[in-house]
Amino acid sequence: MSGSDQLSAVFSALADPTRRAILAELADRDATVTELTAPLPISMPAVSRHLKALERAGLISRTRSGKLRMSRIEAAPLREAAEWIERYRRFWDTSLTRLDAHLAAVQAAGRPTDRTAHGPAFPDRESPSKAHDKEN
Amino acid sequence: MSGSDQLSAVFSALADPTRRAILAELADRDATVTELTAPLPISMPAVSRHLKALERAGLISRTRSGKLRMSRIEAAPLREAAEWIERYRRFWDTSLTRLDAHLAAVQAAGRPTDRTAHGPAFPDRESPSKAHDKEN
DNA sequence: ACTACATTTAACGTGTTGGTTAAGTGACTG
DNA sequence: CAGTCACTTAACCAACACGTTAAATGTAGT
Repeated sequence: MSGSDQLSAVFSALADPTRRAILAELADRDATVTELTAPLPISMPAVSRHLKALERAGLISRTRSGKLRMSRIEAAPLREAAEWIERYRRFWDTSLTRLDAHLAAVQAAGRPTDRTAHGPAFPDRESPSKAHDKEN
Repeated sequence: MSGSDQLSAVFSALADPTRRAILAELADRDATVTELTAPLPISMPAVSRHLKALERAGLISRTRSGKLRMSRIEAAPLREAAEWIERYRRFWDTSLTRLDAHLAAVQAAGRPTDRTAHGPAFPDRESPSKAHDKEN
């Protein structure tokens, strides 16, 4: 998992189909480890560790109720993830075609990259450790 | 990477900050491997393999122009990812509070899970290999 | 206290990831 | 055709992910 930041932990958690299935289950209702394990093709310890990963990513919280341990979805971190991806919407959203065309023209003046469409509002520069000092 | 499906590949690709930085760079402009490597604290082979991962996830495409190899963002798969996450919006979007409250009441009738809010439209059951046959 | 149940932790095997350096490949350039 | 530039591939390593089974922990009931 290279990056240990929040966003990396979230995307990393979502990268596993079992964990996505667990989240889907928890979106429906809070559940115990046993309940979550039942429909899955893996052992309970395995599920337990998936839950730990989800918890580490902040995607679930857990409370002890007697000898049961309930998991509850905490989707706040998904907001960050959604916002990150949202910055790239212009690359797939056709409703932005008109805008794209205009901005492509603007950008084309600067360089001959040309793809008939391409926005200008570039996403955040998220430098991984070393600074992004392009344009040098 | 446990899951080898499209969504898993995409989330897995996004889980690495270096790859997110590369995508941010490519959102701005198409670039060669050398250009992408410049601002990063890692070797060119390492970048080359990050690009391979991004390509495998369908997030970039590459074309050879003479001895240069241009990478271009192909954000279509991000749409899927965004849509997947979008299904959980009700868990963080406060503008859905009113709706949540109502639906929580509806749901509360069925079970005593109760969290003052919780939607009913549960996300897709994405069964990881074994079927999700809850309610048994 | 003894037992049962729910869950976690430990120990282990195995595959993958992400980085490195060194060697290969393909396309242009003198 | 030799050299150089722009990469990619190979070989290697350390760390981690994900699964297993077996043992430990914590809570409840008898």
